[in-house]
Amino acid sequence: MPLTRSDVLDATFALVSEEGLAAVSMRAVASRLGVTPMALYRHIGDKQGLLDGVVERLLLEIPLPSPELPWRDRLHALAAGIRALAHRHPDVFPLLFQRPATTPAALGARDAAYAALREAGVAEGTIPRLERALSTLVLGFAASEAGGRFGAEAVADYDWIETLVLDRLVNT
Amino acid sequence: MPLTRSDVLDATFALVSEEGLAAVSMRAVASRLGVTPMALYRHIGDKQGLLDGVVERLLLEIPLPSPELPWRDRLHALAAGIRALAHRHPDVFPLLFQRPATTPAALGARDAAYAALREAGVAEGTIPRLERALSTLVLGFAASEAGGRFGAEAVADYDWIETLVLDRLVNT
DNA sequence: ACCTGAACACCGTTCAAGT
DNA sequence: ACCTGAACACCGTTCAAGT
Repeated sequence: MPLTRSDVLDATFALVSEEGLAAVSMRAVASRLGVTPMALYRHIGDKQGLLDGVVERLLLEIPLPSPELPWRDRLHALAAGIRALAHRHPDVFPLLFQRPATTPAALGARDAAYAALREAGVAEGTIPRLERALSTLVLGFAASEAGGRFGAEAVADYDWIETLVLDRLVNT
Repeated sequence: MPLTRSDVLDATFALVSEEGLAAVSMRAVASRLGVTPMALYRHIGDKQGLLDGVVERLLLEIPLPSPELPWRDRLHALAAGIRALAHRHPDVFPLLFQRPATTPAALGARDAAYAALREAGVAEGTIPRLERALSTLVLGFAASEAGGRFGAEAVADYDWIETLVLDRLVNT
């Protein structure tokens, strides 16, 4: 049976997990699939297309919180899911800063945040701006934690600032 | 006269500015200096050492605010300087997430932030944690803005969240 | 439609050798 | 001490060809 885009991404993700982002090459992925490098181009475009596929898979790993939870717990759970993702894939995570946040795979987490903010009583016109601010906040912390910008014993205080922002949300 | 580490970094920085981070290779830098690739190793170690040097130069570009300004203006100026840096060097900026924040070159900005927080009345034992939280916040926003994670017409609301955090700082 | 083979223009790094 | 030259084991991508 012919190769599929999904096969290629499976192989890429396995390679990333085992040997890191630096080990991802068209040739290495192809060899894992028992195929010529050129066979990949039909399915994922070029190497940038391959990386886009990896980001897509990454975003789908973020667990969406149960809608029954209070809005504040849902936002906290989303943030925790993103930070856990960064710790599982520290070397791939920075890719999220260079790719648009509007890809189909990113919509799940974004819409969950929208719904929580709506329920928190945030004005409809403010929700998108606020979601952008919050997601940027979480991404920045997750990347710093996972990239080891600070030593293990000197982590940045994410919870402190999350509480601060969410408290302010309640009082407005 | 012999090549120096500084010469190598000058050439690398020029290359980054003209052709982007992807164009930086040992061979390209060497050719710019009219020298064999292997001549670089004595001065900057390996390629990672070259990138560390680039980060070092980047950090030195952050303007330190005048100590006469009120603490709040100093923090705002530092943040603005970092965001401007990200816009000047969007493709190099993400390197800051993967390198330790404690290199000598990073100390200037860090100490300026410490001094401002001290003047704001933050307890001495809380200053390092708070500085880590704030710098992570700024870095995350700067990277998102510069990387184009959002469209140009839909920027994340940095000023909103900065005001929020600094206001809270005053009331504690 | 889907894949291969050969080729082009690149990489980082080692190692021995030159001055 | 400082640099060169040749070599090794890699890259991404194009292009023509095979089935």
